[in-house]
Amino acid sequence: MTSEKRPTIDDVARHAGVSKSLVSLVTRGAEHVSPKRRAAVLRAVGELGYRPNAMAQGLVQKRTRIVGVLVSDLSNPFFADVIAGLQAQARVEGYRVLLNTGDRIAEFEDDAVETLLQLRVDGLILGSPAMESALVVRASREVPVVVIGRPARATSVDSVADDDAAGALAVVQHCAALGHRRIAHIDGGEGAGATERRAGYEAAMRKLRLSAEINIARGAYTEAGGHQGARELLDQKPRPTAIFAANDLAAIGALNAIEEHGLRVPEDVSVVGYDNTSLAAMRHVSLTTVHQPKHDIGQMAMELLVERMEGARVKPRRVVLAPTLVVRTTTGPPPPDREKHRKAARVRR
Amino acid sequence: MTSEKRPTIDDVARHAGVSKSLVSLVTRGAEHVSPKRRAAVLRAVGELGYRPNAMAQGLVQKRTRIVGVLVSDLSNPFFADVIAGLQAQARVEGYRVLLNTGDRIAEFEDDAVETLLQLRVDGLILGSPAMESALVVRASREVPVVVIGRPARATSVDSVADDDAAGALAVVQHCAALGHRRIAHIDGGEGAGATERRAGYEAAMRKLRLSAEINIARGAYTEAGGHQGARELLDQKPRPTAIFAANDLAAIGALNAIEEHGLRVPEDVSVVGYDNTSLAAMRHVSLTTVHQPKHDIGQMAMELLVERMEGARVKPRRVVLAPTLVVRTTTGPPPPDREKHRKAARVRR
DNA sequence: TGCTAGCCTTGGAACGTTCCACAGACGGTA
DNA sequence: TACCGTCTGTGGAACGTTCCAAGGCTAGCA
Repeated sequence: MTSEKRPTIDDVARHAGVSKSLVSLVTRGAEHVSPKRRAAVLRAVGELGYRPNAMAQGLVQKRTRIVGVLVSDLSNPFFADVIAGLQAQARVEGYRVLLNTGDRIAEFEDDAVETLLQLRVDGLILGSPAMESALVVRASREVPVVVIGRPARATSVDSVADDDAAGALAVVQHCAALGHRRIAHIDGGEGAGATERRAGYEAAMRKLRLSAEINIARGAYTEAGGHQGARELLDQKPRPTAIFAANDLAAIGALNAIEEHGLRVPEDVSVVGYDNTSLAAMRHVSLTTVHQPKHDIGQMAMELLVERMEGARVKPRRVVLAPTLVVRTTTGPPPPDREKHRKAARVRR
Repeated sequence: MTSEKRPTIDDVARHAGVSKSLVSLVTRGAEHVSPKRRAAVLRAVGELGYRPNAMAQGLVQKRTRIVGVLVSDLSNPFFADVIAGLQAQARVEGYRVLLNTGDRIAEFEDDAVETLLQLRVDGLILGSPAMESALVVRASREVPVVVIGRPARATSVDSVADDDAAGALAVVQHCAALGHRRIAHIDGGEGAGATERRAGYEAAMRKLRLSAEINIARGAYTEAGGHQGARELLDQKPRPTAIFAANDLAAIGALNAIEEHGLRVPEDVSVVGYDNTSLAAMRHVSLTTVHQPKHDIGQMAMELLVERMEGARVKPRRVVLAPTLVVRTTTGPPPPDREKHRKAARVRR
């Protein structure tokens, strides 16, 4: 193992007998270089194992062709798909992607974004960030920013999200059509877009004249959050006959809680998730959920970002994608109504 | 929105009425700076929104305190846990982590590593890379490299992996103890460590005097890979009574294939995975699998890397962690033996 | 008063690129 | 011959930091 210093462009130039400017030209694939010298440079590059220093390049070019991507939760397969979409589009556009995560902890996310900004990425994509929106705005003063899955108030930020209100309405309508009335919601807590899904649920319930049945348990976009929310709901009397969780992960947590309670899905309780992740599609889960075009979301986010980075657009854009309900086997008609029993019980008290 | 250029250390110096050297000292938290000037600098930093340029820093310091991490597959929850471990340790040690993925495609992984190297990360962690091992070695000439989940031949590379042979043996023994003899394996194809798990399976079968029953279907570390491998196995006559998949994702694919075949788990076929990911733990999956200490693996990889990066160690280290079998509900006794029927069928032909 | 030893602070040289203006060679044209 | 344009190639100034050597100041001491 040779332990010399890493070769620089000067070493290559000397080795090939040309100026460093010419080496620079060749490595960047410029035309108007004589075949002879081009070959000499390329040979020197190979022999020395030269690799351009991206930091030095970035310093003088004032751009890196790197896009920083922050996702709130790597264990949510939702993001794996979004990232695949991002990456595919980045490759098309000639950008490189650098990922980072904050484990759903706002403070870590701040650090991650700070790291990316210090590296002078050309743009930033934030996937359902938990961080404060003031910080998002601050970041957007440095570089173009696209937020996924959470509406951006600021005019300096683009966003891509599905229509949470429409998704929630579809869920509630589906349950209502099956005969459910006590349709409860486990929300996403502080998570990105949780407010919108909760509001969508409430609006849908009102629309279907079920205002009196609005019932929200606090949860999180995690299995644990859904589990806890469901336990809270299942202890109620009468208990809800349908549970709409803020995302698939939470829905799975709810599924577990229901089973622990000795209840069956969907005979006793119906469950609906959100995102249509690979988890929901698993046969043994087979979760009714709301589909989002995850790959497209990633791709769209990257497209928006590129437009901004290359100055092709200044006006903010909010892309809203239409969600669709995917009915699987965790929803069904509610159990026979025990309304009377409940009333009787109440009187007895 | 102000559209001035980003402030540099010179701007801060001017604004605070000090030299840029002093600003540098303050931002890096040096001692021996008078409180008065420190305050002035800090105020200027805040007012201008100064953010040090990591590229310029890296250029002169010849180090970045950034660790590049490549994972082969973001949709495998295995890596989410490993990454969490990595990150936690990195925070302790004062390093930052930058993630990248190659979607299990060797060529994309090469690009990702190249990007990281051009950025001059201080070290590299490769999570189950699909790339050629010659390229891993080449990378290791530039910076310290730790490989996860795949044995590293080169002396310049550290590695962290579980003992695949021991894991495979535990699986085969478990199945055999339940009475299985036709224990088949769906391998991980070209994936990292697939060869070792396959070899481990074969060795275990031989050890249990089941050499004649060795039966390997080609798969991949994905749901699709497991699905396909299982279909191949289920079409055999007699079909295996137990299937050991190379990882949990593949096991889930197998589970689906079995169900599509109209067979029950574990009554007709037992299934075992590997990794004990969150997927396996889900109640509705409840997969018997081999546990790996994922968080510890990540942490250990980062520790090894830090040792190397800081020159505390030169000798290569191969850390091997002991896997443990987690028995859940996808394994059980084999169905009543139909050996005779099979023989009869054969004669009839 | 003069000297010394800290403490603070500073200017300028790196770091490895790209960019820019310019220079040399060559061929064609008047 | 003189001039021009085109094609290649070059030197040196950026880019924004840190590092290093050295300088100024203050206090303590003889």
